[in-house]
Amino acid sequence: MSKSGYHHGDLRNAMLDAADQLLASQGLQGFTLRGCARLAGVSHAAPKHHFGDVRGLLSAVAARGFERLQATLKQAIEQVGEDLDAQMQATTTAYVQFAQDNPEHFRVMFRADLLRLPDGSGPPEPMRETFRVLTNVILSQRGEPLLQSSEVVNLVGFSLINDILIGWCHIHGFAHLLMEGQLAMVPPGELPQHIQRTSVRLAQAIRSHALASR
Amino acid sequence: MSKSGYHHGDLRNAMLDAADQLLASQGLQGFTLRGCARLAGVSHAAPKHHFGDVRGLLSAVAARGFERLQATLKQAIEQVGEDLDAQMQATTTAYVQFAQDNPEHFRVMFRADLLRLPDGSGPPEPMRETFRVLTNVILSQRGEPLLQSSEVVNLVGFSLINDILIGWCHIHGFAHLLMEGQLAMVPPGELPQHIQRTSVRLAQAIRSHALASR
DNA sequence: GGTCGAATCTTTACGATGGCAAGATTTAAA
DNA sequence: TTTAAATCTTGCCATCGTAAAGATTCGACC
Repeated sequence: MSKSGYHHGDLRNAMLDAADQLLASQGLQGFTLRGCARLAGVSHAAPKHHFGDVRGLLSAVAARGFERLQATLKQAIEQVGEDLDAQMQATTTAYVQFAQDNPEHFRVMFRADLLRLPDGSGPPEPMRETFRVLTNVILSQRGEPLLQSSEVVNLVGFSLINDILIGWCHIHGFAHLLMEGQLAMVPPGELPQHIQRTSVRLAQAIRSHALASR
Repeated sequence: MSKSGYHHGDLRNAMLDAADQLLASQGLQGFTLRGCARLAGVSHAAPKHHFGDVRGLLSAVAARGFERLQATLKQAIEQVGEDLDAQMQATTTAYVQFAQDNPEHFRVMFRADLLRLPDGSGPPEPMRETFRVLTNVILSQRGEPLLQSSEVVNLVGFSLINDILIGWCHIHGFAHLLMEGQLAMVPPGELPQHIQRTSVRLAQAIRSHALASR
């Protein structure tokens, strides 16, 4: 918000907003660095200083997406209380709902080729935090203490990773197949019921696994 | 195969081979209509008559991919015999293995934005056939008669669709998350064990579901 | 308040892409 | 043999991402 008009003042956020808008209206197809710059009202080379290249911009867009997904999940889980089946249902439903509400963001978030992941230091913070939320859903099912920090996700053992895999693969597989139009055989109206049903069955499998491995 | 050199003779297949080669060497990033044409030794506008545009070419590439995936799955399932747990393990393993062996093809196959799906008549045949193979794995688990033709996939009821979803979402979710680098927390060496373990647990969940709904 | 380096933005330019149109060449049916 | 259709080439255009160089403003320091 500078006076002159030469310096934008908050170009970084303006670009991210423009990117959101462009993704929503034109999709990933019509997404362009230059297009975002136009929407933000700056020249096409202006974003370079803030994002480097187009992958830098999309990485920031994805980070924003993970933050929103994370918040959505947290809220959905909080609302349902202690019931374990309901927790799993709420998580899957919220995840799929997020994908349906933000299809293009969802795609960007899981397109490794579009993102420039930080070197060495593992996945960026919003992604780790999202993963922590999902992990805690599984930990709840197993009756184990929850992770408070996303730093320690790697410390879990084989048995828990296996449960996490079962959970996340199911949740994400559902959302991804749906997004890419591969679930045409299920009547759209029945989707919520299927999500609920599969989630409960999965939750039960995870809980009985926890019991069996004690 | 023409004499003059002006007409290529089998440009369609030559383009598909070139596309495979380009995808393998440069990845989806470096994939270009013009690049494929160069590899095939024709001008950049030659493919238009055979594929229309770049999406037409990629659709054909994807169709080829589904045919190979389908063959891989059939072979893996045949080899393990009657054991139901082993069938599910083999299916998941083969699916993931295909994704790892042909990462770029796998990506193309599940990128709706890159493909030009035939209008109205539902998914193309190789995709339907792949889906039939996966469906039959589930039908085997439930002890029901297998589908012989891919035409009738849509006729199954809610309970079966639910089982298919559980199976496919897991299998595909695993492969997709792995491809996009989201499974960094599982040690690569442990991947096969996880696949086996999760597959068996899923198979058991599906079988007990079948029993319960009788 | 004034100076000067750093940050931010613009302009210009380059190579490459996908798609279109018009024309050249070959094939194959009549 | 004639001729329409199929196939391929050439040339063109708008657009894209990126880089380089110059213009403008900001902010720390004197």
